[in-house]
Amino acid sequence: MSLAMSLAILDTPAVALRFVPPPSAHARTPVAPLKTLCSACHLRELCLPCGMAGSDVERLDGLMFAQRRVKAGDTLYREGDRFEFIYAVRGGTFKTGLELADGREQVSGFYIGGELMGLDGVAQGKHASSATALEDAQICAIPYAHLVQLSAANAGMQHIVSRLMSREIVREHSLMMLLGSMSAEERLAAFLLNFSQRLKARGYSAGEFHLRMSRAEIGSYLGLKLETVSRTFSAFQQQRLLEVDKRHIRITDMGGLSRALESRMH
Amino acid sequence: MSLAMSLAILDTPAVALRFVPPPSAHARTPVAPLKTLCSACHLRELCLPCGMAGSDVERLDGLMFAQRRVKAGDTLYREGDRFEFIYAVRGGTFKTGLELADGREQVSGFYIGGELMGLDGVAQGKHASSATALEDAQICAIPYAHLVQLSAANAGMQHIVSRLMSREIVREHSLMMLLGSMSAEERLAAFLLNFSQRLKARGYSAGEFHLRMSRAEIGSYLGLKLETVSRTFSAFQQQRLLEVDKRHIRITDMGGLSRALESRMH
DNA sequence: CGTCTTTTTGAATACTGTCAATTTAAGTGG
DNA sequence: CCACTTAAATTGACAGTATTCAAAAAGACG
Repeated sequence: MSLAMSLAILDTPAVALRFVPPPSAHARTPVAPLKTLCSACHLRELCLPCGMAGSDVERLDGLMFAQRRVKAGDTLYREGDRFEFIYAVRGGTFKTGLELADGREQVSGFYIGGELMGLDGVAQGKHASSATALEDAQICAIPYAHLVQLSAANAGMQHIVSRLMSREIVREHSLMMLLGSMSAEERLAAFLLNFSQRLKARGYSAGEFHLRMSRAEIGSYLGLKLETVSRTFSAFQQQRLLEVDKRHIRITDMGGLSRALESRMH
Repeated sequence: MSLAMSLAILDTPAVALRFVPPPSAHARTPVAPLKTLCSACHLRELCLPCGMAGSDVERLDGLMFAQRRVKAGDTLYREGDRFEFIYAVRGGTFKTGLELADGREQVSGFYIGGELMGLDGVAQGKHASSATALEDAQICAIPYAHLVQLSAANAGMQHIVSRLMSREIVREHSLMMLLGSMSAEERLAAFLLNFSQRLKARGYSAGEFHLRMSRAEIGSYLGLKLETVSRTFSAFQQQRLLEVDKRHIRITDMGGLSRALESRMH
């Protein structure tokens, strides 16, 4: 595995919004309990990524993003649903994917606070995948039509949206390579390092975290069976790279884990 | 393999522009030998996909897309190059991908006439992959900045660009699934059926065609070794699904090939 | 005509998947 | 609170598939 490639994987978290502490109660307007002014939201500046200007944020207020709570196991949108919103995760964890006709599910991504879901719906006007909460979560629903309107009046805003989409392309690209040419150990290492980076970028610990998804879900995402995921966790533990207790992970040798990615230059 | 999924793969050619016979010589303006008026180009209506209005086409003329010939083996753009253009393939075949640090290459897509390349560059302002011609080819270079400008003034145009990008997301999505959960036979069947569909959509024969890429390139794309690709071709031939003569393919049992995709419901 | 590349095929190996059993944790209801 | 049920995770044994290594055949090209 080349360094360039591992960087591509590590530097390509799901579409990022930067970190996002949950909004405090006083940020809410009493009149519209499910809406929040973006300029009063803690996401401010951090929301819609990388250099959204103040004036843009003020424009966003006009949209009055609807906030919503989603309970663990609930589905935010389903494959085939009309595409109206993109969703910014404020807190909690989601998985996206689709149900295959034979009942199995194919997981296509995991999303944590500060990341954007739903951009795949732009193509067909309906969602190409479903999004399910892996724990109680909160989201902002951003009406895509408004975003389009906003973009028409503001080239900077359009750039932001375009970049978000292009980033999702790049993200899938990375995953593709991962699935195309990596061993089970490399896949799991890439997954853990990517997850670790994303948590770190949002102010959480990079070295110790709790996975909200099952072995089967990780396996589906990585193109492995759940038994293989479990075995690989055990193998990493024996190599003293991790301490694993069910879904609680402590990375004890970050460098070693990275090398597990590079080790495939044989 | 579910029907829904196979359809997703089949219905998701690389970003599509519909078919496009090569422009006749008289379409060229004598003053600018490397530029063509879009409204005079055979790509007209068919260019930028699915419902581009006449007025949009007229606007496009303002861009005066530069045409260019690319010789077999030449690289149109490289990973890391500044992102300025997206490229519409007018004729010929391209592969996209990147060179891994250890020298191996990772192929991420194949593009034929009427398809768009380069959208992955929007994210970072530089290309995330390289594009190489697999045979002599012609392309239109579309300045992305102009497209953005145009989009600002025209919501319809913006939609078109957004849809193109979202489609690329969906395309990668399909490939991802393919790499994540399919056997060698299923992968090659999916590849051939997808290719066949794309050729058909552009007016070529769906049942008989010439592959412009090597076994190694197909393998890289599908996450298989070249030997496995070769063996799988042979297997399909023995199953009387194909007639294979090196790169010349004749599909003798389209239904059977499709069933090879669905056969994984075990 | 000879060299180089691509493709095909064979044999042995390695890895992941499959099947099955066990352990652990988390609920559920008496 | 405990027995019972259910779901998740771990581990072992074995099978199946793709990879690796190697060699030969077939074109492509100068």
